[in-house]
Amino acid sequence: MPTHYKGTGAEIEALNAYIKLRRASGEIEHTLERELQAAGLTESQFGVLEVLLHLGPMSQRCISRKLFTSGANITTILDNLEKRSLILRERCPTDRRAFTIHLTPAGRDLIEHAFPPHARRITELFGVLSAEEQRELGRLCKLLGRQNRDCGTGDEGCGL
Amino acid sequence: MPTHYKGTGAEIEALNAYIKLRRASGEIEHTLERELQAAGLTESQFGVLEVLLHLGPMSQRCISRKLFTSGANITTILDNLEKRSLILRERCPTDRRAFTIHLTPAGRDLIEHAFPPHARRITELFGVLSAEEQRELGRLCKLLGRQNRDCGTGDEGCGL
DNA sequence: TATTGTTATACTCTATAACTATA
DNA sequence: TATAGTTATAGAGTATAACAATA
Repeated sequence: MPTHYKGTGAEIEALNAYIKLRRASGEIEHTLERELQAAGLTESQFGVLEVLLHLGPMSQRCISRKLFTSGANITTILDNLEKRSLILRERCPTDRRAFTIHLTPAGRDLIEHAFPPHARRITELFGVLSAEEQRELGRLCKLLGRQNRDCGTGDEGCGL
Repeated sequence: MPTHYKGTGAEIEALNAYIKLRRASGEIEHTLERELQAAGLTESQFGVLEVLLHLGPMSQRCISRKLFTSGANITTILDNLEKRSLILRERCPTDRRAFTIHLTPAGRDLIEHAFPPHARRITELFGVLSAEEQRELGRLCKLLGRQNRDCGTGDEGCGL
């Protein structure tokens, strides 16, 4: 559905692209989130476990940078995961302000079983695009991201 | 940052495209959300007001279809908007189960002032892509959306 | 002084299901 | 019976700011 807004030509073009980007992203997210419910995980929780699985134990500060969210919010998410014994906090010996966050065996088991079907599902959904189209989509999205906004170290992002 | 997951070639390609799509969408959303705070609106609230502005008064059921969310959740969002006298519920004369949701003058004033800078900001952000690239991005995103999932009437989506 | 992480507060949104009133 | 919308419940996430402990 094209925009109903009457703006300049450039605005119409940009709004149409924006709507389609948001909708595609939202629909895929929604589909995947529904499927993660089977593992009893929200997307944020999945993100934390996945980072720990693929990048190894790390501090909360580091996780919050990877997931682009605040320290206070990571505390909440980690609290929820810790209640279920999926992660544990270990005092960092070299910096006693920090914790190193680890997967527990149960947490590792959960994410190791949850990740592969998730990856296969993404592959299936993106299968409507050719490999070439997927690369082009990635290139265009990359151009859109992080432009002239509060940039980090460049090392952010999930462990995928 | 490319994926750290070791899967098939097709999986790597799809995951990389997926990460970039999600990140671009998330960053743009986050940027716009921060800017909407100036108007005291969340994105959901903006979405409702924007639909009402561009498509006119409609039932809650209709709004929920446009915004891809449940009736119960729209009740919550409308409650919050109604508290601030930005919308009003009017009993539908022909179907007494339904309400027609209207913008109040204050709501119309708010969204009429909030929308143009929002549209300009989107145009600015998408300005890193040429018009041709924006169209291609839109085409690829459209292919990704709504594939073999619970489809609606085809009339869904925001009023943009 | 700056940083890591927690706590407190308050709100928005989501999902689900049971419910009322109307069609 | 089905639909429009509300209410109830419960939980997750967010933002922000103040705070403690450590660097």
